[in-house]
Amino acid sequence: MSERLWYLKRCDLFQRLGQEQLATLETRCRVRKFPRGTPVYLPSDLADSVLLLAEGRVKIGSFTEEGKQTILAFIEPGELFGELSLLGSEQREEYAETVEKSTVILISGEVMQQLLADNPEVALGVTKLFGLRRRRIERRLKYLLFHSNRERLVHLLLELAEQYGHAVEGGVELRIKLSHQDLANVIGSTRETVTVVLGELQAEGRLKLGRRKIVLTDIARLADSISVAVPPLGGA
Amino acid sequence: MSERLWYLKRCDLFQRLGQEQLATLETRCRVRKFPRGTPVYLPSDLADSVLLLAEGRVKIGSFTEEGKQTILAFIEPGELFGELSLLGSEQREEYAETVEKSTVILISGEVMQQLLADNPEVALGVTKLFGLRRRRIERRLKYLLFHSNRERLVHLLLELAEQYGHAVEGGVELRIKLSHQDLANVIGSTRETVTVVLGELQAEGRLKLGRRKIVLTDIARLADSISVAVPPLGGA
DNA sequence: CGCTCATTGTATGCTGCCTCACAGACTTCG
DNA sequence: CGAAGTCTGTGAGGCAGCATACAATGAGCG
Repeated sequence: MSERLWYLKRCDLFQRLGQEQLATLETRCRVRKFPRGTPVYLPSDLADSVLLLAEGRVKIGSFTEEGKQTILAFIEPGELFGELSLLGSEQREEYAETVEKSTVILISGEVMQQLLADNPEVALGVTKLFGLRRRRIERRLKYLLFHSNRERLVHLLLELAEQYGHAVEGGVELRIKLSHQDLANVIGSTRETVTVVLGELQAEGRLKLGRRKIVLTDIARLADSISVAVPPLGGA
Repeated sequence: MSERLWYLKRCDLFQRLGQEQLATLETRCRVRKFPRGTPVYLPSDLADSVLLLAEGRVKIGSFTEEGKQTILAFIEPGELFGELSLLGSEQREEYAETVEKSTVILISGEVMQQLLADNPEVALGVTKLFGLRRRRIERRLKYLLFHSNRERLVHLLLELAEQYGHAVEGGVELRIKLSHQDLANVIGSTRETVTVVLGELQAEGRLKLGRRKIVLTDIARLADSISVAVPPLGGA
């Protein structure tokens, strides 16, 4: 049996599948490796498959006509992406690009549909996935609409801390390499503004900056600077 | 058999159910009527049910701490709402409020869960619903992030035209009563700004304003003012 | 190891949009 | 039918954040 199987097992969604089902699934999907910074799919691509990230990290986003980039989400190993193709649209609306060297599993639309039809539990899992992601994005929308750039940035940092924060001496380090431009693309701001605001926050002793690296030294003061409860520390 | 049944039939999601299933469902849900402008549920409410709008119109939204209102969506008859409660959260995150006198069907969480378990097709329908709404909101987010107030407003008007536009002499009338404040709450702007921009658009001959009423007199010029393809005219 | 490119830091106008303040017109409901 | 509340219109003032322009530093790669 192929070693690839562990990729599938790693995905929450497929936990409930039996050994033989997993094996069958495994024979029906392809594995591709991508170097850092390469597109997995583009907005013009045919949306005929669902993807599962085995290793690495992927970002989902889109470009406006004027070339501005919006980052909608980051995908971690074990997560499914490109799943809106299940709705039966022909074309992708966004692009997916590797942020690091990544391994991706391609599951064709038909195979996935079949899987859903045969396994109600998996179908339920997909529904929940959709729901969770929708809630996440609704929250983001609500927050972005009526807050200043500074508030949005701090909010984002706290979110990142939840997901990627690791306690180190002197604070919580964000274990995800993001440039100021990336941060700006998430909150809908500009690179310069992000640089300035981060500088201010550092001057205020709330965090420490490194190259593509941020350490939150005082989460409590960060949080109360936007009047929000301190989030629990996630990560390893 | 109760006349209420037609409410259920009207919902796409329940099309596939058999007569007896519909009848059973009907006995298990409650019907409530709300006058115009009353809350159906609030953010603090227990999220233990799903709702189906039979008649009227409902808006979904939320408030920021400072009292700013965000409108996330409008719900039309036959549409399901409050469906994120299916994810098993305890509390609502948003509020729902009637925009017009409305009739709402309450389906308790357990009943709905049972329904999904028994009818894979319905479950699939819910998945698609989630997916579609998520896509819609992702589009909105992308658009809002990097466009001016004027562009956002025009974009919104065009969207509304797709959904609520009716051809009348002299243009396309939006058959949904929205105040400038409402529009502002959708695009994340202020009432005054919306008033001014609408005034400009009227002066430019792109639309005509009435009290809580807008007629788009020149959709093509509206659309190209934000460089977008003209949407098809929906409605009756 | 040196070259090139990506990333970060800083300054300076400019302006879109928000805030605040007020007035007139229409609605709705007692 | 009159009064109170809602909706629309308009103006002044101020500031956050964008566009633009440049410089320096570290990273990655041949």
